[in-house]
Amino acid sequence: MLFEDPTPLVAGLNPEQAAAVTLPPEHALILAGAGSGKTRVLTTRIAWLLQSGQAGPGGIMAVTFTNKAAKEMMTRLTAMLPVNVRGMWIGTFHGLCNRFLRAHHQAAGLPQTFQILDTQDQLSAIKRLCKQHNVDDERFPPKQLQWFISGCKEDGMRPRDVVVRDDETRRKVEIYQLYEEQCQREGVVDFGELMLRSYEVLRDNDPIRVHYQRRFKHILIDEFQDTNRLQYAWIKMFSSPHTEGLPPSGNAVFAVGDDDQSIYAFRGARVGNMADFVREFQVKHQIKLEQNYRSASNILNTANELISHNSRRLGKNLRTDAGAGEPVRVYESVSDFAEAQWMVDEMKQLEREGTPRSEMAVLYRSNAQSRVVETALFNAAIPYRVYGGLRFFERAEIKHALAYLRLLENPHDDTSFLRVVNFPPRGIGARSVEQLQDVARSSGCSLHDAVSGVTGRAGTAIANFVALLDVMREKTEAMTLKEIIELVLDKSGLIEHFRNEREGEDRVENLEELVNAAESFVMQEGFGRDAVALPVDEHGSSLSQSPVSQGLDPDAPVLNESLAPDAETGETLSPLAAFLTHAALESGDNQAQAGQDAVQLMTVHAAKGLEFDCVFITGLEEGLFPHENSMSDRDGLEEERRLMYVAITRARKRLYLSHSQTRMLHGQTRYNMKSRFFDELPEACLKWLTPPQPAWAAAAPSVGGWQGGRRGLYATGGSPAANPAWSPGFLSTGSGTPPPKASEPDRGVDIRTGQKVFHNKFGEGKVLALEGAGADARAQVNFSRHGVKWLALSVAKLTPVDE
DNA sequence: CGATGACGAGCGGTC
DNA sequence: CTCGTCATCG
Repeated sequence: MLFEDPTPLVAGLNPEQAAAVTLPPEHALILAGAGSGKTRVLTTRIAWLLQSGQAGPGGIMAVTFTNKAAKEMMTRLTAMLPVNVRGMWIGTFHGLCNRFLRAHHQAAGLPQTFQILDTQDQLSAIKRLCKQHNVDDERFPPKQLQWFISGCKEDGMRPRDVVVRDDETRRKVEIYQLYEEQCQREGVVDFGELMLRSYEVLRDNDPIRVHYQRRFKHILIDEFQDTNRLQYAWIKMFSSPHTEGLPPSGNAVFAVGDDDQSIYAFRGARVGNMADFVREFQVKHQIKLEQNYRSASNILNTANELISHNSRRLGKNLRTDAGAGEPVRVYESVSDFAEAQWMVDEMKQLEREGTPRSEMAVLYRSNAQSRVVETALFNAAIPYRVYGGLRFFERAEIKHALAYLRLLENPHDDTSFLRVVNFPPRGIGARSVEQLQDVARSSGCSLHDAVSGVTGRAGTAIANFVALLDVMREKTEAMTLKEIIELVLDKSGLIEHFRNEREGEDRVENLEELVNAAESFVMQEGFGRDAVALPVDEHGSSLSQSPVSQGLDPDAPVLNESLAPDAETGETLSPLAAFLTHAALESGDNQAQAGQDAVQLMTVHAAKGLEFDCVFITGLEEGLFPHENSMSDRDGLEEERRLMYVAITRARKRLYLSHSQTRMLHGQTRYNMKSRFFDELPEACLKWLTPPQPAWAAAAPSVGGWQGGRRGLYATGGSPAANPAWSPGFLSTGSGTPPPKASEPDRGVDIRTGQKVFHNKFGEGKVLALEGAGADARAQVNFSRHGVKWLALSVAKLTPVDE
C-alpha cells in the first residue's frame, strides 16, 4: 500500500518531466520554461517521493515565494494522494522562517509571540526612529533607509558586516544598528529579519542545524531564479553540502527555475544563484523542460525570438506541438485614450465570439497605466478587476484594528501603540505623544510603560488610553477570537468612528469582514474543535490518513505556519497570536469582485505565473516598456526584456501588442517611440492591424500612400540592417501599395533614445524621444536638473555623453 | 488639537 | 494628473 506502483503518477508526463520527477535523491536543477508544467513536476515529485516510500511527509520541505503558489502545491498534492499536509513543511520562505523561529524562539533570542512588521510598519518604525535621533530626512529619506536596511538583510549583513567607505554609509549603518535595537526592544521582526534570524540560528547552532539536515531529506524550491543571497544561504544551511567535521547530510535539493523569467533583480533576486547552485552543490542532474503546453506557436516563437536577444542565458528554447494559431496582432494608436478604446472594441468582439471576460487580460508595465483602461472599460460597462491595489490586511482601517489586537498580545509594540493612540481621535495630540516618547526614551521603556511619567492633562488622556487597552486585555482573556475582535472593534471606537465618517461605509464593511476572516481562520487552523496542533512526526508516517478524515477541506488547504509548538515546552500560540501572524504573512486578496466574470488588469510583474486565452500588452513604448529607469545599462534592459518575455508567454491563443504615439504621463503629454522590442520579434508571426506611419503623419494630411517604413522617421539605436524589410502579409488589409522603405533621418548628430547627452544650459539629460527630420528634427530630453524638454536639434547643441 | 489647502514627486511589489 | 506629506488656520 505504501509502496504503490509510481507509474500512475508519472503517466501523462513527457519524458523530461518524468525524468525530473523520478530523479534519484541527489541535487538537481530543473530549468522549467514558461508553461512547461513546472508546478506539476514539483508536486508530482513530492507525491512520488512519498508514494515510493523514499520520504515521509516530515522529511520534505518545499519552499515557494507566494502563498498562492504554496496553496496550489498543497491543493494539487492532496488531489494526487491522501497525505498529511500538516506534517510537511510546505510554504513560503517567510512562512517557514516564522514557523522555525516560533519553535526556536529562545535560540533566536525572541519572545515567542514576536510580531511581524510588514513593509508599511517597517517604514513607520524607521520614521519614528529617525525623528527620535534627529536624522536629517532630506539627506536620509526614510524610504531610502528602508531600502538600505532591507538590502543589507537580503545580503545577509548585520550592521557590523557592512563595509563603510564614506560618511553617508557610516550614518546609514548607525541608523540600521539603532533600528535593530528598537525592533529587538519592541519584540518585532520585519520580513528580512525573519529570514536573517533563522539563517543565523541555523548557522550558529550545530544541534539545531544537524537536526533539520537529518530531518529534511528532500528540499524543493520553486522559482529559484528569484532567490536572493540570503535565501540561497538559508537553503545551504539545511543541506550544507560541505560542512567540515560533519558527515554529509545526505539530503537532496531540487531547485526549479527559469532564468528567462527572472524579473525581480530590483528587490535583490540573484539569477546567479542558479549557476552558484550548480557549482557549489556539484549538481549532477540538470533537466530542461522546454515543451510548452500553453501557447500557440506564433506566440511561442515571438517569445523565443525576443528572449534570444539577451546574452548570458542558460539557454533554452521552448517548443510546442500546438499549431501556429493566430498571428500576434500589433496595433498602433494615436493616444493612450484611443489605445484603450480600441481594446474595449476588441474585447466586445472577443466576447461575442465566446471568450469569457476572465480569459482576457490587459498587461502594462506600470500601475499608472491602468487608469485610462479602467475608464474605457467603465464607460463601456465591461466588468473588470484590477490586481495590485491595497490588499485586505493592508487597508488602513484593518491595520488600525490589528494594531489594537497586537497591543493586547504585546503592550510594548510601540509601532502599534503610535498608530492607534489617537485613532479614533481622543485628544492625544503630537505634543502629548512627544512627551510620552521623551519619558520612554529617558527611562528606556516602552510607550505603554512610560505613561505614568507624563503629567497633566496629556498624562490623563494617555492613561485613559492605556487603561482602555488593559481593560480590553483583561476582558478578552477567555474569549474566542471572534469575540475578541468584536469587542475590540466596539470598545476602541473604530466602528463608530467610521460609521460617522462621510464615506466610511466600505471601511465599516471591511472591519466586519475582519471578523469573518478570523472565523474562517479559526476553522481552517482547527483551533475551534481540536485545539491541539497535530503531532509533527520526525520522519512522517501518516500516509494512510486521508485529508477528509482529518476534517480538512481539500479545496482549502492550510499552510499551518503559525502552529509550530515551542521546541522545548510544546506550547502553541494563542489563536489571536496565530491570527496576527497570519495577517502579517498573508496580506489577503485585494478585490472583493473576484467571483465575477471580469476582464483582468495587472502589471506584467503581477501576471507572472498566470495565463489567459487573450492577452493585451499595452504601452509598448520606449521609456515605458522598456522603462526609462532601466534603459541605461545592459542588465536593466535585459531584465526589461525578460519582463516582456513573461508578458508574451502569458497568452494561450491570442496576443495583442499595442503602443501609442502619445501618452499622458505625470500630467503632460509625452511623445514616445514604439518599443525597441518590436524590432526583436519575428515578422512572420506578426500581423499589423494599423498601417505603419510616423506620428506626424497622423496629424498632417496624407500625401498618398504611407510615409516612412515601420519605423517611420524615428531614430533608433539599431543599424539599418536591424530594420526588417517590409514584406506583404503583415498588414491585415493590405491596400496593395507597400510603403517605401524607411530611410534613416538625417540629423547630423549621432544621438538616439536612451542616450545621455549634454546641453550647455540644461546640463546632463537623457534622450526620451526623437521626432521629425532635417530642420524640423526635435528631441525630447529629460534633464536631471531641468526636467523634460523638447529641443529643436537645428538650434540646440546636444553632445552625446559616453557612459 | 484637528480639519483643510499648498506642494512635490511619481517602476516593478511577495512576504 | 493624482496621491501622499506638510503647513496653516479655525
